[in-house]
Amino acid sequence: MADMKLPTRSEDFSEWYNQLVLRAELADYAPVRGCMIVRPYGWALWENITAALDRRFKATGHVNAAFPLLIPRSFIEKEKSHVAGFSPELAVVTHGGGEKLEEPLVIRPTSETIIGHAYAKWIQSYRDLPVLINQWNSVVRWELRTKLFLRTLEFFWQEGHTAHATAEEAETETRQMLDVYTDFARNEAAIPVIPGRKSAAERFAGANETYSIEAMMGDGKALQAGTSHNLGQNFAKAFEIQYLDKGGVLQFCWTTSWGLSTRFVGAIIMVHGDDQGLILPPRLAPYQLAIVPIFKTDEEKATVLENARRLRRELADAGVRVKMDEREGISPGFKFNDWEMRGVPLRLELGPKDVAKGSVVLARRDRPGKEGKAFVAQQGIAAAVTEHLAEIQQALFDRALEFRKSHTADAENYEEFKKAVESGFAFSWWCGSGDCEAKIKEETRATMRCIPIEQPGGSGKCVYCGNQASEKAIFAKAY
RNA sequence: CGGGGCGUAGCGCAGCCUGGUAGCGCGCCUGCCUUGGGCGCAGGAGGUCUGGAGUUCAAAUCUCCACGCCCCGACCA
Repeated sequence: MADMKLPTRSEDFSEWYNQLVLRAELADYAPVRGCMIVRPYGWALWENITAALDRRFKATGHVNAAFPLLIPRSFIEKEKSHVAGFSPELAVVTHGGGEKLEEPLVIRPTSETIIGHAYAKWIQSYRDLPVLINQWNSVVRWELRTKLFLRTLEFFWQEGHTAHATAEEAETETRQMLDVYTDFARNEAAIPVIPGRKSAAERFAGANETYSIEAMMGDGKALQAGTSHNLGQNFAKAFEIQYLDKGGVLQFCWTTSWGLSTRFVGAIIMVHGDDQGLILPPRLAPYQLAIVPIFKTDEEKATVLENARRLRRELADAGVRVKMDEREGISPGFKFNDWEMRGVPLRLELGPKDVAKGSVVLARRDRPGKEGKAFVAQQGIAAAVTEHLAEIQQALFDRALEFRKSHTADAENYEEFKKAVESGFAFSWWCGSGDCEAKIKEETRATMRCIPIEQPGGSGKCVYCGNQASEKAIFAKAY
């Protein structure tokens, strides 16, 4: 750690991100290019994400299972747009047990095919439907350009795969999971995402319709933070997932898939972080509060630590995730900076003066310096902390929403549009033509992020071609 | 895959141009001292200079060939 300070976000956002991930000990580079070691602090954050999502999946009737890592290559080839989309980024196993394999095996880039194969065996009757399965796993996609959490060769995620009797049911499921992701992002991660529909060009390989939640990062760029696909009958037909309906007629199922990955950790970093480091939303933070004891003499140490431990227990009993920093030989000032860099939402400082007064200092991570510090009585500390955490959670959301709003322009013409996508989102009328979309991308490097579910109504002129348009879309440079 | 940058101690770098067998800061270890915003002092450990081949009496340094990583583009959760 030659340099104690991070690069600032304004001077080099990318470098700020890279260094922060390493310094906060979220992740490290692996020996293989593009692969990532998720360190305990990063994994703890991911575990809180998975717990919050898994709760929601179970609450909407889904169950977990585990499908294999290796897939026969022929499976990938069964759905033609799927193979076209994924072929360039497949890792293929050609040898096993020292022998060349008869048929190469693909390391799953996603599991629609192998799950489709299983569903074809399991589903016979309308009575077997719907099938609502999720799995937590990792997948491999041979990406050309990688970045910790945002795009790694192997990434961790969940992939939900469901099969339904009707098109309507599948669409309802697809939209329900989009809502689940939206709710999770907003209420757990304090990220004001925009749920919407993807254009044909941005659609998942093999989907009829792709929905996503889009978030704005601290540099104004967009990040797709979760996706939900309506696969229609494409995979059902490729894998012969069929059932007999009530009338005894053989029908193809309607399937969906939806996923959210460790990329979301990157979103949390880039949405909330500041020049001091991470700011983690309290509901997901591995540690919600760090206690820094302060003392000089041995007597002070004894009383302060005794008091600090009592507070820790009280807070832990109230359900607060507490980290007690008892590291020796490190100054309090160092610890303050350290926990700020690591994004702990609340810090509790406790010195001899506080012990004498029966109070503590609470410092809010989202308000740097003295402004964020307050003396709080030890009496009723748990309630005070819980309240502070809730306030911080809300403040982070409000701030992110304000940032997004102030970096989003309702661009009416192409000049405004070009200016808007330099620093944020353009929300503009779009005729829906792939040509306009492609030309915009070519000329501005901004892509169609989504057509938000929430529309102003009415109609306007396409920001590129000027033709009549009935929907407005978000365009932005994206990760 | 195109363009750029870089591989020297755990991390960040200097040394290379002009060959002479390796240094600085941080971190780490020990001791003392300190602790309310990134303490200080003293002592110490730690390096096949990415790999290979070549030139030379002599290569971190010059030449060639590999490999790896990072950044910027095209592709993507």
